[in-house]
Amino acid sequence: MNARPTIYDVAQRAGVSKSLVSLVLRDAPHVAEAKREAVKKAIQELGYRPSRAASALASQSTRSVGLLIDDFRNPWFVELLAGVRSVLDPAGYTVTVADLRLEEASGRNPVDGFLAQHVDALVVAAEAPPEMVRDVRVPLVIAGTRSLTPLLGKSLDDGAADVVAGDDDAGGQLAARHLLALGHRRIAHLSGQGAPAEHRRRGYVRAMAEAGAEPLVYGVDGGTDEANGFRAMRQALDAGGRAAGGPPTAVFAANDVMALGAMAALRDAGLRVPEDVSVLGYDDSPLAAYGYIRLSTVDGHSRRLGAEAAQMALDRMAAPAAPPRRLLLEPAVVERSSVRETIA
Amino acid sequence: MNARPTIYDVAQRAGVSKSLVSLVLRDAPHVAEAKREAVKKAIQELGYRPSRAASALASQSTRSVGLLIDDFRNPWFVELLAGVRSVLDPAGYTVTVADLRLEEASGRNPVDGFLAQHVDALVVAAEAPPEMVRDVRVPLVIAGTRSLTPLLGKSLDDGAADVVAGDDDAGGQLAARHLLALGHRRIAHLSGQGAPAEHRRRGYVRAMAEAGAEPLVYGVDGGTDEANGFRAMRQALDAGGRAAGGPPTAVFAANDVMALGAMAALRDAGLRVPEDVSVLGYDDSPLAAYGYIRLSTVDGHSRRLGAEAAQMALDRMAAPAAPPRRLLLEPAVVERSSVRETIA
DNA sequence: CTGAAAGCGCTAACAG
DNA sequence: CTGTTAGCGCTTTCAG
Repeated sequence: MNARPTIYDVAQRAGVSKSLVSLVLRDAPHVAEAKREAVKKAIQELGYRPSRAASALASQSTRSVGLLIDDFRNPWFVELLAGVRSVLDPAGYTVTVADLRLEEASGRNPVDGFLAQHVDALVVAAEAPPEMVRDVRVPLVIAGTRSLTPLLGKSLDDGAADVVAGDDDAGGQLAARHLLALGHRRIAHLSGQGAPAEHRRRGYVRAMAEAGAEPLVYGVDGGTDEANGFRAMRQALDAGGRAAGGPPTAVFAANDVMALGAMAALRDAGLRVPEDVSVLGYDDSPLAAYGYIRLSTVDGHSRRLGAEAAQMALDRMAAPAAPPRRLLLEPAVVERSSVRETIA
Repeated sequence: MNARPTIYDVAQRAGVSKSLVSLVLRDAPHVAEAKREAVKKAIQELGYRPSRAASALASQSTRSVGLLIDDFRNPWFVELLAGVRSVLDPAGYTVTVADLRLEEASGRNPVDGFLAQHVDALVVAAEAPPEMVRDVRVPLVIAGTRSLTPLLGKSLDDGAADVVAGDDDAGGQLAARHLLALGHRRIAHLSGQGAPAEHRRRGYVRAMAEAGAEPLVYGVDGGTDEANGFRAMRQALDAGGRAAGGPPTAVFAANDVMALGAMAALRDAGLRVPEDVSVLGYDDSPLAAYGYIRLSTVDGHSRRLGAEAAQMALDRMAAPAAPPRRLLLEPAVVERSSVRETIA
């Protein structure tokens, strides 16, 4: 017998019917102990593994949810995923992860992939093109970005998606105010493309304006990656050198990897962090916590974000018609060693 | 019509038979252009997506392979995955990834999960317990670690697994010789648990012995993480302070994150890299390439590793009875800024 | 509590 | 080239 064993094989070997095997698999309540044991033994001996394909087909449910993230290279997703699993695992759901960047690179549509796989719900934690998530016929929750919200409101027929996101506007303000409170006035902001960066930038600009300080934004048209962090920092330095005020005494970067790029540029310029220039990141990614880096940063609570998103998915599966929910998480600054008071 | 559309719906709408729809889906050669268009149009209008579950069940194949990695937090896997996909995507295969650490944490067996999902092949790039991969009845390739090899030889009935790994022994030797050639003699090695670290350690010890230098190994009983890199570096420093020779002039860490921990310890001790102490990592992970870090490291060619592993999987699916293959990749050192000649 | 029977959506021979 | 016919392995009524 070389082929994969089926319930039939198990049933036969255990001397029971096929349905009984099905029952002990989903450990149903009223099954005679003896038979249950016999079935388990047969499963063991045969190396039987139930076929998900068959069960999905028969039950019209896979008890799985798809999680779409932006980019495996940005460790931000790790905590998000941990949060998602912390609520989905106990509920008996499986989660499968796909990386938008990678899927697009190979010309595929990850949402189609998930749907073909019969996921019972979808959590999108990436900036997916709206048409990609339009018309999915399973519960959809958008995690971590607010940009899709308005677009979705119109296009989803059967109720808009649930949304949980970090309040990036508030985070940007928080960051600027934090630096301002420490006495900094020449605070540069390193930004980039994409909705989260945009919100953070807006928050920063508002807080600077309120304090009567001049907003100094660089790198807006680049990526939110290390290279652009480096470039934008160099620009800030060059601009500061020519300007009356001198170089910035503090820098707020749109995320941690940009901050890391900025730190490299500062070191190359012979400037010390935080003695000469304070650097504040965003995301509280694992990067920021390394002892060699010790980056002060704004925590968007990605783990909690994941957990809330998962809970929303669960709730919606239970009550598809409930009104859509929106939740904004309040960011907080995490002090490490890259920020200090201005010495002026 | 709220339910998910099926081929029947598509066929009806396009005015053709179900089998014709099936044919255009797998774009078969001899189909009338008009009908093909009609079918495509119907698919579009209905938002039809083929059911993987049904097709898996009917065809006994999913055209998917499972990739088991160690830990999403270690960015090592990113390039590995890119390599895997670079050969599997064009071949029309889908790859699904699972993280061993996470699965074990929630008490699941990822291999069972993959098998239940009907993957057509399995690539294991993690130190999975041998019993976990015993008795999988699909093509199996072990990527990146040699430790499972001897165990598997015995336990797999239908031919052992294919294996492709970095030659960690050679890498350890290479690292030590590289530092030796730069004039270093007091070269500490920061190690940890697990097979790769063990091989790297062995290579290091051999090269040191051959050069008549004393092996200085620390951290063997800890993890291969940043914290242990930090701790082991501290121990090396303390030992060097008491010893006749003084502290090491160079450090070789079992991987990049340990090296990063070491760099933190060195800075805390007031030592500069590379002026006072050279630091060499292993893996050439994305971490090492950051401008702020610029870690010299040993490249295990993870992308190529992934590509080779995927090719082996493909080959074995095509020829299940072919003799098992083993491939060892030769590591190379990547020079960045954390290593220099000794000044002695 | 247990067994029989009917499909879930699709593929894979075939015969038209 | 097209339509028919069986299942794939499992869940789920529904009678015993």
